[in-house]
Amino acid sequence: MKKDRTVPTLEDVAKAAGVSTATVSRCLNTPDRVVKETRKRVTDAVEALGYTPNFGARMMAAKRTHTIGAIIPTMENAIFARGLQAFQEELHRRGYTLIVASSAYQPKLEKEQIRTLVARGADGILLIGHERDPDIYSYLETQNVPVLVAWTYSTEKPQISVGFDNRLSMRALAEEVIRQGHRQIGVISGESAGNDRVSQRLAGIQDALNMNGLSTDKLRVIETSYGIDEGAAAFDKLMDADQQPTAIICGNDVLAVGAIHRAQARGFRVPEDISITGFDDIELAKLVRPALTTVHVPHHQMGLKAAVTLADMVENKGSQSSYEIETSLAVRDSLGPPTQT
Amino acid sequence: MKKDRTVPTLEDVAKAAGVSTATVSRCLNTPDRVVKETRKRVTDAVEALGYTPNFGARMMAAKRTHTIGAIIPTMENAIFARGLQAFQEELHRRGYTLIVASSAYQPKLEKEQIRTLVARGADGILLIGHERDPDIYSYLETQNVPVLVAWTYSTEKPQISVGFDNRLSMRALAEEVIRQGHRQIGVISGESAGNDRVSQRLAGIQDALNMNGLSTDKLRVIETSYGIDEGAAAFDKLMDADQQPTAIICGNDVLAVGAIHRAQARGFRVPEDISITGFDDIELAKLVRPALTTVHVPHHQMGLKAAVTLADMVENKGSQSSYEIETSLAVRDSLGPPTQT
DNA sequence: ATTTTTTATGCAAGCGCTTACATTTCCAAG
DNA sequence: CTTGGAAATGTAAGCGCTTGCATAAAAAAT
Repeated sequence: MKKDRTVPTLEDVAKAAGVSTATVSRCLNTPDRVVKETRKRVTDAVEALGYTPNFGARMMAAKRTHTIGAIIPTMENAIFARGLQAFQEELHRRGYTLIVASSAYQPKLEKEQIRTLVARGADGILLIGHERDPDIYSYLETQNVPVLVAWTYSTEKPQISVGFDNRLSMRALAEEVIRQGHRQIGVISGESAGNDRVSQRLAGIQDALNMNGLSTDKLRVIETSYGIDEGAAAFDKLMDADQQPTAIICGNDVLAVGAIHRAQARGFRVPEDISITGFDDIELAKLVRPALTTVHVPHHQMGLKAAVTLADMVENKGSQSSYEIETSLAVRDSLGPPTQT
Repeated sequence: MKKDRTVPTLEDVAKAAGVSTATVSRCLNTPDRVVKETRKRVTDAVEALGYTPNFGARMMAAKRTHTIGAIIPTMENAIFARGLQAFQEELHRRGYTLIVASSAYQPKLEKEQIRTLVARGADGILLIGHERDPDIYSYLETQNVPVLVAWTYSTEKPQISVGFDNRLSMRALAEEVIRQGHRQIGVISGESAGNDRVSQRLAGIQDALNMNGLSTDKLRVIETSYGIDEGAAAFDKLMDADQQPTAIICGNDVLAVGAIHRAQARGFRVPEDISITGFDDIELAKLVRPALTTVHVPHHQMGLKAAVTLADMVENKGSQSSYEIETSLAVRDSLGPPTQT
């Protein structure tokens, strides 16, 4: 049963402090425009009544919310956690509140979430990856809400991005795999539909093949949703095919870990019998046995830079531009040369 | 440069559709109270203008936001991810939006976040653990915002909770450790200050000791913040002390994994030389070698139940009550009998 | 055809806050 | 003392939406 105890308003505070609502408002927002003694009376009243300004009213009157929205595909795995944490910390430092929503990799849900965030008055929005219904971008433009795209980097898209070049990063990894002598390569990828990061990574693998004069025909690609179990299942599919690969490149660490796990369960030695690589370098990568060879992404740095950039965009500080985060190869134990047979 | 293209309002839509604002509003909120033909005109206008209702205005006028806020200690590790995902999914199903904020284990920040969420009109709030400044609870009561406490269960506290009994769960684990023959037991715990879940778990270990007629004196406890590296560091402290333990009970899986990793790096065999246990049963637990013996917490179920309960609380559906989630022991490989010396 | 009932729509009053502008107060200088 | 101007405070007009009530239109009953 909701008690009908009424929530105190600005006016209540004003009355309690014996001043006008304008003064109270000023106390809260521009304290130096109010004489010290009055201020004290007001803050006391605020304290006594347990007053919290009503955000909706404030938003209406002031047109700024100091809120940034972020929509990530999932909270379930660690991929976004670290970067987002840094993002949020930096925003907080700058006086912004972060609202996070997850779209579960569903474009439709994402669209809905974006509208929700805008309606909630997000001053700016962080999105993962470029690829989505163009309507969304035009909508955001209509609404006058700046967008920053992260976890990917491209100067060709109209949106500003802070992230890394998925294609190049993956190409570097793939080249290393090839350099080690692998010719039969399997790929466990995320779903490429509507996900430019995934398709970029795929393209990167093909680039590496092409550059080494290898045909991309023998490349067996399994697309699956992200997850440990999915990685394991994809591993099975790959290994139960006619031509067993000697190396498997995975779209991310989570898939790779799943694959390694399954490989070991089935008695394969990694990397002697089968090499497996990941992407992201989440904490887990160092911890599995064998430690995962993967692409290291400086998530913290990315989150930080994204926060700075987006805040500046919101605050209209000159024109921001895209920023590329450099990845590096984390060469560990899960990749080795193929055993001759 | 922000273009001054103005964002369309309800009134613009009304004008475009040739109806009153009231009708537009009804179209959006109670479509069946508007005749089909009018509705079409309105929805078309909404579409054409790219209209999104202003949340602040709505909140002011309607006093309901269909928003639930959740404050978790951290997004950085997987402990809360799974449960929260389930929580959010169920809420979404019921037409609520979830706003997540993380407090980084800082009570002060948490307090601030709570105020922010309330100001933003959260209809209800999810908090982790009971222990916090009582002011917060009375504030929430003043504001008429229902709170649900999760990740812990207690019928003794005034707040409704959905979670598990940390003390009992940990006791069960500790008993198993003792049963295996361990007498020198080390503990790597989270920081117990202001964190009832941590202190409950600690108490659970002592209970187990007491019940088996063992003194709690020899129990060496290291408190540290959660993290892989922290777990590793704590392991060092424990093992470099005079009396080396034969088993280490960790406050959560993350700490345990860190400890295992360090143990192995230092040449200890787990569990032959040293047993290590965790708590939570995050995905990682199955994947490390040796697989972690830990307490399995059905996070998904907990998130789901929390969502249902909190939504009902918000909607005033009778009086909700606390709900206990049953944990179970996940006995795997990181715990074994001590080797005789 | 008229009256009653039902259904669809419009009118307008707020919701709690910010802020431009008006007013009062204070203090220094004349 | 005045007086002028700066500083502090007050007044009141919205911000965009929902909703109770009034009104109009349509349907049903007489």
